[in-house]
Amino acid sequence: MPEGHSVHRIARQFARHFVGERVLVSSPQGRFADGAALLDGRTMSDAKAVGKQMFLEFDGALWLRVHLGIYGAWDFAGSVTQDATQRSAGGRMGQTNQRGTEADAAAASADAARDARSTVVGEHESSLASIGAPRRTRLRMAEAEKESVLDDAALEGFPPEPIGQVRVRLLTERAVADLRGPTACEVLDPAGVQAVIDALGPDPLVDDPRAGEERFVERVRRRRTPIGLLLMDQSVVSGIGNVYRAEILFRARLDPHAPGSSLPAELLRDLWRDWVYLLGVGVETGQMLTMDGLDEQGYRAALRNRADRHWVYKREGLPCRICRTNIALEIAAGRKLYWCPSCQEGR
DNA sequence: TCCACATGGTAAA
DNA sequence: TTACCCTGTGGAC
Repeated sequence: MPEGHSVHRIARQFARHFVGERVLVSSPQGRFADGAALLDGRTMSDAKAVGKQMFLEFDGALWLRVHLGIYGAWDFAGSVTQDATQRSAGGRMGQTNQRGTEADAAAASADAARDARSTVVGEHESSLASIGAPRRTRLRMAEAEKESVLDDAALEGFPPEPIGQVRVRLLTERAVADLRGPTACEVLDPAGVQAVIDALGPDPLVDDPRAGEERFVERVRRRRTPIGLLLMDQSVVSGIGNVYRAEILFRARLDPHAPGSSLPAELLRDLWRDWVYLLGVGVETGQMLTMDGLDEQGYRAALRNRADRHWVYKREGLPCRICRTNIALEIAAGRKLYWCPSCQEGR
C-alpha cells in the first residue's frame, strides 16, 4: 500500500479538485451501492489524511473513510494535474516547526531531491504541468513510486469507462476518481471519524510536531515490544509502513529487536524527527527516497531500479552499503523485516 | 497462462 | 500465529 506520504498526496488531489464541487457517487462494482446512495449528489466539503487513513467530508456531516490496504488504489482522470501547492509540501513543515533547524534541513533536502528528480524526469514533469484545462489526463496514485500519467489517448470521452473492479466512482463535471481494492470504505458520522482518529498515533502532518514527538516517545517507552514492531503499530505512530520501517531503523543504526522501553528518549526523538523528514520528502516527491545525498547518477539508478533505492529494503543477501555484511531478512509479525546485522547490532 | 507476492489490517484460533 | 480480505502485477512456466 501507499504508506503515509501518498495518502497525504491523494487527499491533496481531492482538496484541489473535488472540495467545493457537487459529486456524483456511484459504485460500478456494486459493493458500495448503499454508501454511494447516501453520498450521491452531495458537495464535498473537506478532504484530509491521517496516517494511512483518508477522510472525505460531504454536505450533511457525512464522511467517507477510505483505507487502501495493500492493494487499494485511486485513479484520477479528467482535468487533474499536479500543482505547485502540492509540490511545495516540504516547505509547510518548515513553517510549523518552532526550532526550524531540522525542518529547514528537511525542506532543503527535499528541494535537492526534487531538483535532482526534475533533472531526470523533467520532460515528464513539464508535460504534466503543461496539460491545461482543455486537455485531459489521467493520473494514477496508487503505488506512489509508480505514480504516473496514463494514456491520454484513451480519454477522448469524459468520463472514461471504469476499468477493473471499481468500488467507488466520484464524478464532478471535470474530474473523476475511481477507487478499487480498498481494505476499508465506509460512511461515517463525525463521531465515527473522531473515534478512528483517536485510535491513531501522531502524524507529523496533522499534529503539532513537538506534541507529536512527545506522544511518540511516550508511547514507545512504555512498551517492551521491539521497536521494529512498534514503528509499524499505527497507534504508536501513524503512516509508517514496511518500507519506511526498515529504512528508518537502518538510518538510526538501530537494532529492530531492541525493546521500546530500553531506548533513550533522545534517540527516540531523533527517530521521530527522521520520520518527519522522510515523510516530508515523500510528500514532496511522491517517492520513498530514503537515501540522502544521491547525485544525479545515483538518483537515476534509484529511479531505474528499486534495489538501488534503499539502504536495506528488499536487499536481503546483498552487501550492506556501509559495511558489506549481507542484509538479513526475517519475518516479524507476518511482515518482512530487512536489516543489517552488523550496522544495527546491539542498540 | 498461472502463481506467488505486495508499501495492511482484522478477526479467529 | 494464521487465515482471509481484495486487486493488479511480474516473473516463472
